[in-house]
Order: sequence, then structure tokens, then C-alpha cells
Amino acid sequence: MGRPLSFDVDQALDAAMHVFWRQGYEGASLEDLTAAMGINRPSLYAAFGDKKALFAKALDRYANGPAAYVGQALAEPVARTAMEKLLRGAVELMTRPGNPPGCLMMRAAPESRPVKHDIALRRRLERARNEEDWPLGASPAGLARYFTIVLRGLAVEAAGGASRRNLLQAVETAMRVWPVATR
Amino acid sequence: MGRPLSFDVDQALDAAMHVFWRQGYEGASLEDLTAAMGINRPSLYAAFGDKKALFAKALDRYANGPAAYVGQALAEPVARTAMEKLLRGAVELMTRPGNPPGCLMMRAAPESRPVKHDIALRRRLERARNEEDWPLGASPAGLARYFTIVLRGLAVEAAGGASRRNLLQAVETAMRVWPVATR
DNA sequence: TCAGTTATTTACCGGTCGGTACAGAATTGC
DNA sequence: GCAATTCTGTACCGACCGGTAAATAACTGA
Repeated sequence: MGRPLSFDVDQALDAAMHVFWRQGYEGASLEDLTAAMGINRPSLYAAFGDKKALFAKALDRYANGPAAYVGQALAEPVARTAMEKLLRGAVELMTRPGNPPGCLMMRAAPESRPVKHDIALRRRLERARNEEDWPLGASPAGLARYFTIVLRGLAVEAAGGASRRNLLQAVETAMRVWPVATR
Repeated sequence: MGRPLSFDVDQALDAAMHVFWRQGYEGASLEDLTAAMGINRPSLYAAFGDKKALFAKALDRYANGPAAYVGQALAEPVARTAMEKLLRGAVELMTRPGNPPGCLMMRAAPESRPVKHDIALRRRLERARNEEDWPLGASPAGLARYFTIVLRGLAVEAAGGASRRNLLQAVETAMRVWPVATR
């Protein structure tokens, strides 16, 4: 009962996600957000809470939407293939026409950057250490840190306007760290 | 003639550099800056111009001071060694105790990120292509982009509090891209 | 028809931002 | 001593920030 919502919540959240994605948490003002969402400030606060809560919801939506490829990549049976799909998927997402360039997760407020990626990678690599063509002398934690760093770097470059083609070349180079099995 | 300056300009600029380095361009308010520099706002504006000009001067100071190792690294005769020194020097600078973590250049306002690094790297690598143990099938531009991406990633991780030890391990991994000559 | 409930609209809050007007203090040349 | 010059200190500017109070509009159930 009561007056019905005049907007679609999911659609509004999607608009907010795009604004945060393009402008970052601090760079997105409430005016930017409400304009893109097509609602007024009080409606935003009633439906989503304050700005932080809205960003958190946008992050959720991002993780389960555009960034859902991460789970698929990590589920890849061969660890090296998993890492390669992770990098390629990231580049594709970050340079997809119509989407803001770069990665929403890296645009969070400085004090609340997500770190879960790193440990997800490490777990996947620990599982693979004694199974496959493991790069000689590398540790799972070290490799995970390396790929995390490459991902961050790709995000920065993508946000700066680097082309998909160039970033994919860099991914190819980055994968040289892990020689393909020759058997 | 006239009233003499009550502060040391270089020392004040140094303080401003550190504030920008730790907090970023947008994260550093004039109050933060003047407090660290030990001067008032009008003195700052008289001596350095507006905030943007102050940041530009801080960047200059950074490039010729803490980041001067870059030139030395690129002057290294063997290209692979040059890249390795570049990465190691970056990690050392970004995790030096007493300095803010991360890289000042990556804390510029989003619209004015410097891109010169990339072309400096490419030039150095182009010069080396037919001379040394060049990684098979890699292009100078591609390698330059790769190392630039790794540098950006290192800066992000360092700013997030990653340890020197961990970052150096990642550098070691990153250099696997370029096998050492076996002759 | 008329409470009760919920959403929207407008207009505003205190706080902070980058930047500056203005008066007074400190120096120089005469 | 005195004008001219340059810097310092205080106090302020309009703009924007995130967030909200209060009145009104739209709906449901009785």
C-alpha cells in the first residue's frame, strides 16, 4: 500500500553503477547520480540509503553482472588457461564499447578498495601447484600477486583510454611468464 | 626590495609534494597543504600560483628528485637490465620508509595523467631490438606497454600498502617475460 | 469518502572546497 | 623620517558537497 515507486529500482541502480564506473566514487556527485537515475535525492535515499550504500549495491551488481566472467575464468580446469581468461576477460570488459573504460572496483573510495581478488587467485593457484605445467620456482602467492598487479595495471591503462588491441597485446606478453607445456 | 619571504620556497614545495604524494591531487585540500607548508593561503598563491600550478611544480620536483632513478635505469646498456632496474627502482621508491607509499604521478587529477613514461620505454626498447637477447616475437611497443602496465599495477598495490618484499617478488615474476640470455 | 501509508517535490541545512579583498607588517631607497 | 614595495594575517566569497525537513501527491483498505 501507499504511493507506488515511480521508477524501476534495478534500472536506477544500473544507471548509478555506470556513473560510479565512469567517474569513481568521489567523482560522482549526488546531482550526477540523481540526474542519471531520473529520480530526486530523497527517493534515492529512501530506496538505497546513503551514497556509500548505493555504491556498495552498485558493486554487487557489477560483480554479478559485467564482472561475472571472473568466476567462470577461475573455474577453468587448467590454471594457466584460467589466468589467461581472467586477463582477457578483464580487457574485454574494460574496453567494451558503450561501457565506461576501466574497472568499477578500482574506483572505490581509497579507504575501501576490495582485496578479495588477490586471495581468490591465490586459492586457485595453490590448487594447481602440483598438478600441471607449473612455472619453475614460482610460488602460488607470488604468481597471484603478479597477476593481480597486471590486472590493476590493465585497469589503469584502460581507464586512461588504452585500446583493446594494445591491452590484449600486453596480456599476451604477460602470459609469457607462464610457459605453455611442451609435452 | 619589500618585505622578505618568511619561508623557504624549496622546503615548502617539498612539503606540498609529500602531501600530494600521500593524498593525491583532489584529496589534498588547501588547508592540508598550507598546514604542511607552514604558510597561509595568500602566500601560497603568491609564490606558486593556484593549486594546479603547485601540483605541476611538485611533479617537477618529484621527477628530478625521488624519481630521478628512471633516467639512470633507462641509461643501462643492456635493455633487459634497464627494465629490471626500472621496476626494482620503482618498488624501492614506492615503499621507502618515510615516503608516502605509491607514486605521485599516478595521483594527478584524472584528466591530466602523464603518459610520457610509455614513449620513453618504447624508445629505449626500439633501440635494443636487434642488439641483444630479444624475447622472441615481442614488439618494442608491446613490451613497453607491458612494462608500463606492470609499473601502474605496482603503484596501485604499493599505495594500497603492499610490502616491498611482496612487490619485489612480483617484479621477479614479471621479468620472466624476458628470458635471460643462455649463451 | 476518508484515514493511513508511502513516494515525490521543493527548498533548505551545515560543512568544505578553491580562491581572494583588504588591512597591516616588514623591508628598501632616499 | 618617509614613500614605495612586497609579503603576511584575517576574514571572507560564491560554489558545491552529502544529506534532510516538511509539505504534497498518489495509492490501499475500510
